[in-house]
Amino acid sequence: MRLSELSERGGVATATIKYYLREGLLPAGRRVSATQAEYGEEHLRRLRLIRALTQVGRVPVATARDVLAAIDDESDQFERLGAAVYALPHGPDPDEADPLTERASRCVEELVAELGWHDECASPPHRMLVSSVAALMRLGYPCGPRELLPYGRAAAVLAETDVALVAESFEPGMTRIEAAVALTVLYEPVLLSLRRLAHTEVSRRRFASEGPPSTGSGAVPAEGAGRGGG
Amino acid sequence: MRLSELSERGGVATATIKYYLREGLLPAGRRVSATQAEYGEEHLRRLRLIRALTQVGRVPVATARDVLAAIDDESDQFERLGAAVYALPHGPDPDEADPLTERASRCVEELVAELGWHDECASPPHRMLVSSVAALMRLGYPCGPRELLPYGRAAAVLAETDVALVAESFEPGMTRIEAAVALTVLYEPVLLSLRRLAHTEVSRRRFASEGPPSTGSGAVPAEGAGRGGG
DNA sequence: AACCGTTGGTGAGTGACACTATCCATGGTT
DNA sequence: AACCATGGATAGTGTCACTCACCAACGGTT
Repeated sequence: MRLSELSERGGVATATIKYYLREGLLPAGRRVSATQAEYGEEHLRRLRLIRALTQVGRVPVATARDVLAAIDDESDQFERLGAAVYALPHGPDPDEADPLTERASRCVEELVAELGWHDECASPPHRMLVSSVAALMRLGYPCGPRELLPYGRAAAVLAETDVALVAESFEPGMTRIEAAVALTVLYEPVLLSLRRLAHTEVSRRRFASEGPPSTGSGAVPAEGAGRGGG
Repeated sequence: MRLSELSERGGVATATIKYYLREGLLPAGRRVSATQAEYGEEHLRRLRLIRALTQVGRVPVATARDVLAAIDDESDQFERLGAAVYALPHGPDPDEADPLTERASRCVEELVAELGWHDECASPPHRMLVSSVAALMRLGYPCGPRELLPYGRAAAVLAETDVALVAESFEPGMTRIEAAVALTVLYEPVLLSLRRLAHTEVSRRRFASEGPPSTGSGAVPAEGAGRGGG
């Protein structure tokens, strides 16, 4: 197919596709003449992956390029998956000068030990965790191993199902790496939105029985909470 | 304290604080003269919350203003919490024209029913969930109720601990709303990083036993995966 | 072979965002 | 009165993710 068809089928403006081509997110089409190129189904698939990563996964374009480059890499499967996931955005690095970072770091180590994990404390996810915990500590919110443990256990359960899903649904090779990265990134908003939904559900249940607010108009007060938001 | 001290204690440039004041994220200090203002501990606390929301929670400044405005609102507790959480970023709205959105929507409804939740399908988290599921479907990745259910259950467990934590640690009132919002936002990167850490851990365990990669240099291949990333 | 609408590639421009640098009029201090 | 830091307002900066304008070449038609 030609660029315009790729644009139409992918739902992305041709100018944007050209931009992705230039930035190296999308491999060039097969040049059929000096001014025309032929794109295949794999280009469409890649284009959709780019859109999913950037629009839904909120991955910056430059980062997406690095992630996709890691997927396409020639090296070992584990290397590629690690490189791709490590290239994902992970927020600001912890501030080494801050004593809270030290406290957060010890807290995270304790948690990881309790979960029986063996992680590299220089890994991006580890540093992301440390800076998040440090931020919570700075605000005085509870975030010791006691509070973190349910999160760690939930993460372990989900990772188990994720890995099983990838292992049973995809052959080892490029599609498996791609699937692992896509599922890592695209299930993140799923998890976050489900947690927010569950917050509403749980607080509705809990506070409806504890006593409705002073408005007293309805028996299920939290259900309508924030209707005006959006 | 004066602006310069607020800047130093909060670790934020004075120019940035002035920007937050202008944008209405931070309430003005008590004017002590035409060219001087006095800031209190509550300003420092608010400043730290702003930084946590924007730096760690990746909340845009304009959105943070809306969230903080909802926290400060005079209305009912449930209204405020709902409004604040609903003001949080939640990605692009689902594309109504896309037939996949319809499929995703039904899938989400099925999941929600199975979990026994009563949610409003126009809520931002619900729409965020639908568009994420639609993106997964578009790429052909499995995301039916079967795959989503473990995520929903994990979310329910976490929401339960979150709400219990907020309810037992904070008095009803402004600090409780603030805590609920802060914990909603700031535990998100915690959860995401733990999941990524768990992915590494689980795949290390699983693939180490299934057979190490061709490099054959170590017994624990995945641990070093992507060391070069970052 | 001339015509002309379409295509692919390039470079510059746009708007949003989150600051940041500059300017200026105080105002307390000396 | 001289001085310099402070607070406030305005305009500028760098980044990001596109988006526009343009141009030469292609290729089907006449």
